[in-house]
Amino acid sequence: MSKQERISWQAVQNEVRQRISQRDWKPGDFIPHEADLAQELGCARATVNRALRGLAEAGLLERRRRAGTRVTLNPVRRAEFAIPLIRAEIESKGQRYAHSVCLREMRLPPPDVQARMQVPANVTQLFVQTLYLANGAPYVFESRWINMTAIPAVRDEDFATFSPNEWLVREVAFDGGDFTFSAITASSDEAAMLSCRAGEGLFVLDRTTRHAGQVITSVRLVFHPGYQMHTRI
Amino acid sequence: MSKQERISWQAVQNEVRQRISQRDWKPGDFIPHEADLAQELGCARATVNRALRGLAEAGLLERRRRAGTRVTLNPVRRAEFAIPLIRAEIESKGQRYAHSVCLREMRLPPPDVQARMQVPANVTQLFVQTLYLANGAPYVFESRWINMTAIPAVRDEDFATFSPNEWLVREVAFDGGDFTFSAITASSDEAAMLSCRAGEGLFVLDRTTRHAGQVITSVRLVFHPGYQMHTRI
DNA sequence: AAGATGTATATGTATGAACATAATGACGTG
DNA sequence: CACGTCATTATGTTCATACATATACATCTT
Repeated sequence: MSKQERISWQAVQNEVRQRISQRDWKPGDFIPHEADLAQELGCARATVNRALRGLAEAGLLERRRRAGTRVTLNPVRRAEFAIPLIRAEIESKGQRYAHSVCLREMRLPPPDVQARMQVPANVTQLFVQTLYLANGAPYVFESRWINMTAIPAVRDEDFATFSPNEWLVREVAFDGGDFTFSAITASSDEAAMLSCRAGEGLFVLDRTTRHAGQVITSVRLVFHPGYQMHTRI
Repeated sequence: MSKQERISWQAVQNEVRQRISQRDWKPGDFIPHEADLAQELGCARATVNRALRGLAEAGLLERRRRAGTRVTLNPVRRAEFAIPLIRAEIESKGQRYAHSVCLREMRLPPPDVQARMQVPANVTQLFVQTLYLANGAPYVFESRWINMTAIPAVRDEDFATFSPNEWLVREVAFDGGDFTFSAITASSDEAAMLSCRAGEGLFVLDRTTRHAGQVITSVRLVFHPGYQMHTRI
């Protein structure tokens, strides 16, 4: 008697991945029930469940009670990317980090920002513009609105040691956000800030951050020319 | 005796989320062991494990054997975005989809593409340029290299009914890819294709798709001015 | 003091059993 | 035929138990 090999849920996942990849099970097909698979592969149903649940989370399978499990017809590929601190992003490239606050004042937000932040129309909010530098060269220019009602402690902060980005991450918990990626054509102001020519294409990230139902901050990051955001699946 | 309430793993997750959110457990803190939590909350350790595993996957907790579980110090926020078919993306906005193949020929890839695709230097590959239209207006311009060695069947395909994007998704399985997002300044060629002015900032997605260790295709998508990519967490 | 070895411990995984839940499909009623 | 009812069934969850595995920490060796 050879020693009984224990089947791990990862092994089950690989087996299922292979069968899908080799088109044994084609997109749209129902695959065998958990109980059948468990018996075939020689493991408990819970193990099969663990494996299939993971594949469903990854979007490769679709599962419905009573109906069964089928291979996703048009797998919507999902990519995931990390949103690091700007400091961490710069330092991870081995470059020297610095930031300087260009502007910090109370100001009435324009209507689009009011809407995004869900704040009343006649209340001023904190507006901060910051330039982040890598090895002394402009890296990204940040224009940020901060909800003073939600974060009163920010009133006494000058962001000299900690940038707005870093300060908020450290001080304020958040649980959700919207992200919009786009490209803009550099205006002369933006070109001046980033030391590039007006008219260059620049990568832009707009982000709105929430906590407990409130909008904490709304920020636009305009990156230096040639900036790339990378991810893989 | 009141009926015993069963504790679900979601309930455990919510409890833990709250304690983190309310800073009962601060970033960097160790949280109680699974066994202790299970006893405190009145459920099995497996249930706590299920809950904490999920939070660790979400990046909120860090777990290490023997060491224990701690609240992530600088939670790297991860956003996930879907990568739909171009047809689906256009039609989901209620617009009319169309595409037209501008160029289709065998060609020797430039060195950077050779490197990305991991193909020999002296072998020609299929090069296809396609314009995708929404309600008749240019939506995105695609320049694609297809690995003929990996996908010989593509030799007889003219991409009239199915665009390269759609054809490949339908015909070829894939299991990985690299994504690079950036912004470019429109050249006069690109401006002509997308009916915009030269010099406008354009959003660009470069993607390389793999299957079974081989690179299937490498593609650059140049989007129309004003295009936005959205996601939320 | 530096390095090798051993042990305790927290998380990770596997299992069988039981029950929960959703949803399909069959059946019966108006 | 339209519609509500109900049994069936596949996935979803909980539990107790057992064992696996990584690793922090103590202890022993040189």
